[in-house]
This record gives sequence, structure tokens and C-alpha cells, in this order.
Amino acid sequence: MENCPILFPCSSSASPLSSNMVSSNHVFTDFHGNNPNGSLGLKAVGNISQNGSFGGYESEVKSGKIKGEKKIRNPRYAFQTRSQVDILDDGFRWRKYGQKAVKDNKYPRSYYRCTHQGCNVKKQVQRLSKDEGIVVTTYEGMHTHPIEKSTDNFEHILSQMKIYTSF
DNA sequence: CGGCTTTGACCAGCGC
DNA sequence: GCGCTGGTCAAAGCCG
Repeated sequence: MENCPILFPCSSSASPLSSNMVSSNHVFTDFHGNNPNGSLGLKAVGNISQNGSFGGYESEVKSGKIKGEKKIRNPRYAFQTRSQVDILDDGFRWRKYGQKAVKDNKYPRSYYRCTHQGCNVKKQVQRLSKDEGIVVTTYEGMHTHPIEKSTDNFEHILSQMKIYTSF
């Protein structure tokens, strides 16, 4: 089955959502300041903690590199998920390659990399100091292979992400 | 035995 | 020019 909805568009699978996110350099989920709980229908997850930290997230590529177009980085996609654990099993195999503490947050940020050959997808998981129940997952790059694990439990998480990316 | 996590150090970019 | 922050690597150790 085409289990490559939004974040993980298979090379052969061209879902409208995936192309949408690819077209726009950053389809960043702009929840901050625009997250009336109830309108989202995310009663399951409650409130998503509307903080404006995401605005700064995207400012990375636009610094002074666009002029030289050399340091162009893969588009990033960040998602907030309500989870007790940092490790969100999205069906891929990730290898942790670093961990750093961020000043804004008291919790450390973990850097993961897809262990698949030829798949240089990176992701970083960060927990919000304000809400320890909120985990921010930032994906960088695109997977070029199908999911190797069943997205059984991941499905419900995905549904949440879908709502976020629907913005 | 292989794969993965951990942790410290190193490096590059940016701001002051 | 210096200092800071973020990001990545690499060696060692652990676990399955």
C-alpha cells in the first residue's frame, strides 16, 4: 500500500500532498498564534502549545547563502507531536549521530539519520521546555525508499501530522 | 558479531 | 577578531 503520505513520499509515489510540500520551499506548519483548539479538532491531543519558535526555525536558509546559492540546504519540515517519548517510530530506521542542548530549550535536541543506503534523510527531535509532552520533529530531505516497518501504531501519529500539514 | 547509542571534541557560520 | 551556537564526526561501550 502506498504508505507514503506526506513526510515520506516514495520516489515512485506521487501523492498530491507530497508534491505540494515539495513545491513550496517550506510548507511549514504555521500553528503559532493561529491554533484555536477546537478548530483543529485535535481533541485527542488537546492543545498543541502555540509558541512562535517555529518562525525562527525557517530562517536558516535565508541568511546570506541565497546570494551564492551554494549553501542551499534541503527543505525542512517540522512537526509537533504530542508524545511521551522522544522516539517517534515512523517506520524508518534511524541512527542517532548527535545530541546537543539548545539554549532556548532546557531539553537536549537529538539528531538522527536514516540508516538506509543512499538515503540521506536527517531528522532532529526536540522536546519543548514549556511542554514536556510536546515533541518537535524536524525532517530534512526525502526518503527514497519505502517504509520497512508496518505503520500500525504510526498511523495515528500520522493522522495528527496530516492535520498539521494541512495548513 | 553487528548495529546502535553515547559523549566529547571539532568546525563552520554569524553576531557583536 | 573573538565568542557563541548549532551541527557533525568519531571512538568506545553496550545491547540484542
